[in-house]
Amino acid sequence: MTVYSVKQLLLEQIAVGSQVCVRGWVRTRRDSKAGLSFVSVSDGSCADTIQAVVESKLENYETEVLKLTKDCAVIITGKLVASVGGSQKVEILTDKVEVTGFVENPDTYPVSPKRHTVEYLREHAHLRVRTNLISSVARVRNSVSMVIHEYLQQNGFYWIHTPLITASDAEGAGELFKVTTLDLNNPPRNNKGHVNYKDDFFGREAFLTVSGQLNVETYCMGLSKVYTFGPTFRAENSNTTRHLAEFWMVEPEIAFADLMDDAALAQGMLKHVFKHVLNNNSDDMNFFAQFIDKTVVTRLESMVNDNFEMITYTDAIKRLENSGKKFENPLFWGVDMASEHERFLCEELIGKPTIVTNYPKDIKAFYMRQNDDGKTVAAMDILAPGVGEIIGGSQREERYDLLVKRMQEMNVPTDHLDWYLDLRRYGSAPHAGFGLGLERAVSYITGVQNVRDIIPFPRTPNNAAY
RNA sequence: GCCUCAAUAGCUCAGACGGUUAGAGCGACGGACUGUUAAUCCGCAGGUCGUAGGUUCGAUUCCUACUUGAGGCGCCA
Repeated sequence: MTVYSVKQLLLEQIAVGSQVCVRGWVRTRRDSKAGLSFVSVSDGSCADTIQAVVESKLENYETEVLKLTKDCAVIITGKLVASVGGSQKVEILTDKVEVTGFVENPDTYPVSPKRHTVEYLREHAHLRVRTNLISSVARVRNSVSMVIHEYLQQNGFYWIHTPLITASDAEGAGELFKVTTLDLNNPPRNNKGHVNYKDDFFGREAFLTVSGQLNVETYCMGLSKVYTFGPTFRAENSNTTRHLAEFWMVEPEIAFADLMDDAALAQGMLKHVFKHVLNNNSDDMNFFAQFIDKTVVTRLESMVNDNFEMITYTDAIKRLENSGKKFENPLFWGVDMASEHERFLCEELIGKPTIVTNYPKDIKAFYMRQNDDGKTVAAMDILAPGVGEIIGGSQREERYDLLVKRMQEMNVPTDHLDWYLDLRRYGSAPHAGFGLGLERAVSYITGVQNVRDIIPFPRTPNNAAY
């Protein structure tokens, strides 16, 4: 007996009349006193279920089939037939139903066949993938991840596995989680009474990485086109719909490239991702359009066909000032735009993803390339309507003297970053890159507004239960 | 970290100016009906009203603290 996925069966590539087997979890059961039950089974291979028609003559009909409730695990064997009624094209005329696991106490089973709030599902994170919403998110997240790899690989990029543990604590991207094997109740101390990290595992203070960028720049200066794709950690007490303590980030880095090359790569990659999801996850996207946000599909379609808006920081400030809109936060050249500014700019004034370039140097990181005006750096942020910043990138400062000077101005200690400076001493080349927040991108694509519902097991302040 | 809001049945919510037996929808369960598919109809069960104090003759309702959750802001991806 050949086992098929629900997706294979529904694609109509299996001949009607074939004996088939499908394994999955019951979504709904409907009984007919005409002597049969309809059992819809999902196996996660697609958004749809396959309907098994179970006749009362089966020996375990009374004892088991009539007791099936949502998420009982079953193995169904039978004949694939054209559907007599209803919306589906094919169904299984069942010969055998094997129940591998019933659901204890269906009344209190957390995932009942009704609509649940995302907040409630989040508190049952180990079971929430059995809902239409979270399983569709999981499939889209997978698609996005794989197509990012595909796009970069096809364009000659190498995937570089940068370390998750780092000693560089000065990347300027936020608070770090400390990694230690010391006994926190009784740490070794030096003669000043401070904790002596020389006795720690790495012989120095170590942290979980906040970005693979600095490391991947080294491989960029030899492999030309590289990227990181992995988890990243920020120990910030951030409580928003778009922050996680552990999240996934894609960070391409390209050599002999400037900010415009960087922006073009980012845009090309995002558009490719959007197109792929529209083509390959149409069922999932239709589900989001129906239950989450009516505009998700049309929004992505227009994104694929239309270029992003590009605007300099200076022009963005001017447009915001001239808009006549009153803002809570101060607005003048030199401020780090508040989210209300970014939102108004890309949602109201422009109405599509917006690439803002050339920010004032004082609000950006030390490694960004200084522009000739002496005031700005070659940075870019890509703002998505509804989500905000999904990409942050820049051309890197490749000139040794200017980089050292900038680090001194910004009080960035150089002692753990000699290796980074070496890149500017030995065959330095202009280069640029960006970081794409995977959860934010998937949030934008699906319309699911909280990144805690995009990652299977979200880590946020006070939450690592699963 | 700051600000705001919320917590009542398995879930989503309503409610009481403080006063006998706290309601609905969905889900679960039982039944009727039906090639059904968010089925429909009827019925039944299910609640220490988040926790701890306080005010009061009386608190689920008012007050305080705490806990948990959510949203906004900041940090950023």
